[in-house]
Amino acid sequence: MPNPHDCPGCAAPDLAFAAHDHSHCAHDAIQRAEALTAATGARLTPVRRRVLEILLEEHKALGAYDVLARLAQDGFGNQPPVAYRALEFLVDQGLAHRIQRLNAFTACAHMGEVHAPAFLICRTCHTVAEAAATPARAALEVEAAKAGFQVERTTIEALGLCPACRTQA
Amino acid sequence: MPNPHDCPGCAAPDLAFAAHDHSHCAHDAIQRAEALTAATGARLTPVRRRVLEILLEEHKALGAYDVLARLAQDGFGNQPPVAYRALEFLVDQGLAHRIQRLNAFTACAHMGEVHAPAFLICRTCHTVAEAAATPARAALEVEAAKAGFQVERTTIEALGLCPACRTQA
DNA sequence: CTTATGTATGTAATATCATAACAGGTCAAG
DNA sequence: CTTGACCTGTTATGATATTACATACATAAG
Repeated sequence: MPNPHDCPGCAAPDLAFAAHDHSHCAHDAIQRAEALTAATGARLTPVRRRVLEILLEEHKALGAYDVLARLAQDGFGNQPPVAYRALEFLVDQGLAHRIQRLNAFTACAHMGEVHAPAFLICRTCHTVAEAAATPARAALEVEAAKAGFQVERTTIEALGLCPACRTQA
Repeated sequence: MPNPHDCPGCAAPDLAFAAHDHSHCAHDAIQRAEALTAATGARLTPVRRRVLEILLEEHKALGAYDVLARLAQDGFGNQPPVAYRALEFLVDQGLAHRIQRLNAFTACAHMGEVHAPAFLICRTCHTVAEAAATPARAALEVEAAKAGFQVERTTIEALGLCPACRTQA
């Protein structure tokens, strides 16, 4: 296995757009997920682990039914709740995120770090990257405060063109 | 009819949370919608106008099927495309917005002004207000630029408590 | 006036996304 | 070895959204 420092995907996981040894990147993420769940007592069961692996296969968002189809191939249940429950678990644990714009899910690129990410969604290749949302969220809270509104959760997503697709266009 | 300056809803339309003469607020919005569509040649047909009126009845987001039910009561078609098409038209014309988090739609509070709003969604009373998204969007674009990503559209939404519900809690 | 054209509306059918309710299984604590 | 918490599976249904096609209606060209 290559040294982590050789892998742009692991060194800067928000750069989903950069070419990188993705199998390494995914393997590493599973390891971190194992450690994190072990630490909190949460149970990364076979279905949940498999769902995370599926999400990790690409830096894209998958719909619940896409995940479900893959699960069924592997001999797990093939009814929607099976997928939705595993996805909900992963999201609750901070191991995955829901992309509102796509009604879809993607593996977290910063497992274990406290973060409220923004998502960069390429409209051409459908790659999804995480970006720091802190500045945007702070700006949003300033505006909200003007209206006396107390922010609890934010959805910050951008649709556009990733570097590669931008070059082609 | 009261003078516009008597109506907080019209004076500061993003303050959906403030008490205001809403019938005036809605009436005014329809007038602006008429003027704007007339100016661009777009046709504010009866269905479309009625959908806008329905959205304007409250500062809340309505699902397409809620809108559809109201339309059907008024003798319009009662199949989903009737509602979805009218809503799409209104969104395209900048007369309404889609709230991703709720899979629902709300009348625009700033018709005619170029704006990419952020939405403040109260999780208790479900009121939706528009806030300035420019600062948040700028912050998001800075982060996106670091990844070489070109932002085209943004979704910026906050879920939380409006002033009134906050006081009660 | 009539016809051609583009646009809007109506409807049927279907696709896609999501949850409620309940049954059975596993496993560790008492 | 039983209880209780949690996980998985299944049935059924609900909620959201689109495709495809038919019809109507306005307007402008002939």
